[in-house]
Amino acid sequence: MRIKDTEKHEALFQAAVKVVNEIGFASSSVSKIAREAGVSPATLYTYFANKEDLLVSTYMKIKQELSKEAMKKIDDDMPIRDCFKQVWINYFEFATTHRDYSVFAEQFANSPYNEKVDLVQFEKMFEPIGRLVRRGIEMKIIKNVNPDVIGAFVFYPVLILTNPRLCRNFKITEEQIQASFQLAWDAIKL
Amino acid sequence: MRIKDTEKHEALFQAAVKVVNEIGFASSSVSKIAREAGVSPATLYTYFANKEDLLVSTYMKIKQELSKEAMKKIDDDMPIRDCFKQVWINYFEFATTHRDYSVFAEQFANSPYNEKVDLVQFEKMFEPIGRLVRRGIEMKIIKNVNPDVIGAFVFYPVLILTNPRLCRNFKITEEQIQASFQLAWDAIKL
Amino acid sequence: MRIKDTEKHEALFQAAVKVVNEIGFASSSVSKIAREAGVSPATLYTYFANKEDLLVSTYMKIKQELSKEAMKKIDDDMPIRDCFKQVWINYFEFATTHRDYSVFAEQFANSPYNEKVDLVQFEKMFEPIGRLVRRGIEMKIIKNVNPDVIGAFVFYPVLILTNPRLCRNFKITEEQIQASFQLAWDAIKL
Amino acid sequence: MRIKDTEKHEALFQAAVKVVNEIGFASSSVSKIAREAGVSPATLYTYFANKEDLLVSTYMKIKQELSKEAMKKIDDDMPIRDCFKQVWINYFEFATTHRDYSVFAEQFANSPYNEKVDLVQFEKMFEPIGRLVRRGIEMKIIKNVNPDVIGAFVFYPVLILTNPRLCRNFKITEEQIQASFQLAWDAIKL
DNA sequence: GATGAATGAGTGTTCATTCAT
DNA sequence: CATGAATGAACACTCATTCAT
Repeated sequence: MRIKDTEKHEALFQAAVKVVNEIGFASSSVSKIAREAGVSPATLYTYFANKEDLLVSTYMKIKQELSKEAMKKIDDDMPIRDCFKQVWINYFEFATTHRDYSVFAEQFANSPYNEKVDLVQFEKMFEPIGRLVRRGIEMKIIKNVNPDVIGAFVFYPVLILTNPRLCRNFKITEEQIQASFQLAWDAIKL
Repeated sequence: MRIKDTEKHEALFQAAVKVVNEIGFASSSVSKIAREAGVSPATLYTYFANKEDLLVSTYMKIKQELSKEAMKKIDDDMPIRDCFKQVWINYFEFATTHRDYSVFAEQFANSPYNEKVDLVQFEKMFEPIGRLVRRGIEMKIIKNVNPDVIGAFVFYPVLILTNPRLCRNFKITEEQIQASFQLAWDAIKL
Repeated sequence: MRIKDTEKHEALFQAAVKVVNEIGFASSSVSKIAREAGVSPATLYTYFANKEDLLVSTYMKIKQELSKEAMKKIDDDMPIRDCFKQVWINYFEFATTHRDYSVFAEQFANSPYNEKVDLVQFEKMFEPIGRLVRRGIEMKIIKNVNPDVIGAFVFYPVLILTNPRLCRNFKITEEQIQASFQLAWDAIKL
Repeated sequence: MRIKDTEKHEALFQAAVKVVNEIGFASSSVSKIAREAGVSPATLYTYFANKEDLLVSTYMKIKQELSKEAMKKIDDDMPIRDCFKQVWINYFEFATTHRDYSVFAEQFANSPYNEKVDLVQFEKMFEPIGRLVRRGIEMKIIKNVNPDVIGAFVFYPVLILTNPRLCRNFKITEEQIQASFQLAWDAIKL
């Protein structure tokens, strides 16, 4: 028997991202994604149970990668603010260098498929950031607000800033990134 | 010749919003929207050129309404901060009381249809807010950053906070709203 | 608007019967039936809710027609035996002249779709025959057995006799029909 | 070369019967049957030439078994009527204890695959019963009619009576069986 | 001998849109 | 002005079968 091809598995992930980026979530079909990956639509079904599985898996993979990247260069004995800044910069860079991932993730999150994600697994991925927030609150460095609020004012704006469709005038420069983080930090710092 | 029935026109808008809310952007079809509006699919085509026209028009109508609501209770001789707060609260309330509009708008904005909106008309709608931002900058009350950045840190977070799918733990109370605005204002104030 | 075409409705019934006869129940597909009827597969769905609806409706139509034919030339003051004979002959003739209907009905009845038929409606159609059986039992002319048993020994054999695939040597002649009815009658008469 | 695994061969027969019983002839697929048998679809093709071969072989196996069971406890010097009764009871019991075989056989017989059975082999299996019929006719104990007619009035009704889908009110009891055989015998006896 | 991967052709069904009325 | 009928094209998915290992 032929061995299951991890290259094809990966190719299908990439194809899903690419197709959704190019023609949008709503117009993306299993056959278009399969064609993009260079396999038959039927073959796709040996790697994924169905369309939902393909899309949810792709989303989880993106989030997984993001959550890993977000914690890069973080050291527990760095000051809280520096930790936040590093995470924010990591997030910003991830969103900039993987525009396609962000586009996919946003479209996915605003679709009914979003309800199919495993919340437990999801929250486990972002647990380190949650811990960081809680630490900041305990140390009276950041405001004592619901973590969802922190997310909304610190991380979500990154998605907006790095989205050229939404921020048509904003040009990404080192200076702008620094200035923008200042807003994020001012929002949450005590 | 009778004038085209504005009731049906309106019914189709409402139906589009409702259907997209209930089954998602991708599953929404012209015939389902027509059925929801109580008209034949063919009739829809006497009010809208095609599906794209229906969706884009609905989106613009929502944004139009939002931009009108956003400037409610604003007086030019109110202090800048109070203006911002009122706009922010207006926006928050609009997003809360019209969850269906927000859901539609988010799905629309994250779809390729978004590229079909008339940018000139769009920016004209939000011109008053732009003017407010510029005034705040000139008066050295808010930071001198790109208006897109202001939007990203002040207004977009509202979309997140009012979206129960994204903020599962955040419960909307008067207290929480006040606390959240504090973050928004701290982010941008000089 | 175009008016719903009863000819097409009828054509789809006939096409379903024909296709099932020619290639069998299992191989019959919606598109093949539509093609046979001379319409697009999509059009089929304006006349029937789905494949199941098409097949069940066709089956019910056949049974309806059969149940009507079965009671032809029956008069309440004919002797019981003559009534039975007439019904039996009617049934035999129906099965012979509408071989295609019988083939469809047999394949349908041996498929899982059979469970979708409305039993109430079904039993109403064959109520006159049930009444005849009960009358014969009351009058001590036929054996007092479960009506299902009467059906199994009187009417079901007709399906076998008229099926050339199952009765390869049996040739249908007036004489054979008379002789066969004798067996049916001997089975049930007291 | 190892001999082909007869266990797997047998498992595939059983799986075919089971799957057809559970989901119907039309929905039964080679891979589902293979999965049920615990082998790969590819393996199935080392035991059977193709789907048709699998189904036809399974059918023949069932008929083979039935024809063997039918002649159990038969002795050439038993009276004709007792022979018939024993065969009939055997058949009845086979159909009752192997409902799954009967369901498979009925669906198969009403499908186009039925035309693929080897008629010579088939008739050889049921030759003993044919001989019994001919003997009864010669001895002027049963009516001189086409053997197909005997089959239609004596044996096929068993399939009906033992099919709970067709005989919803008939409950199988020793008494009912005896009464039913009476009908069968009355039908054919001179 | 045994297997899961692979696929072209097909499944039932819905789509956006047009057409005749 | 309004409509349901009509459809080619597409949808997600499964099929029987073959192939490389």
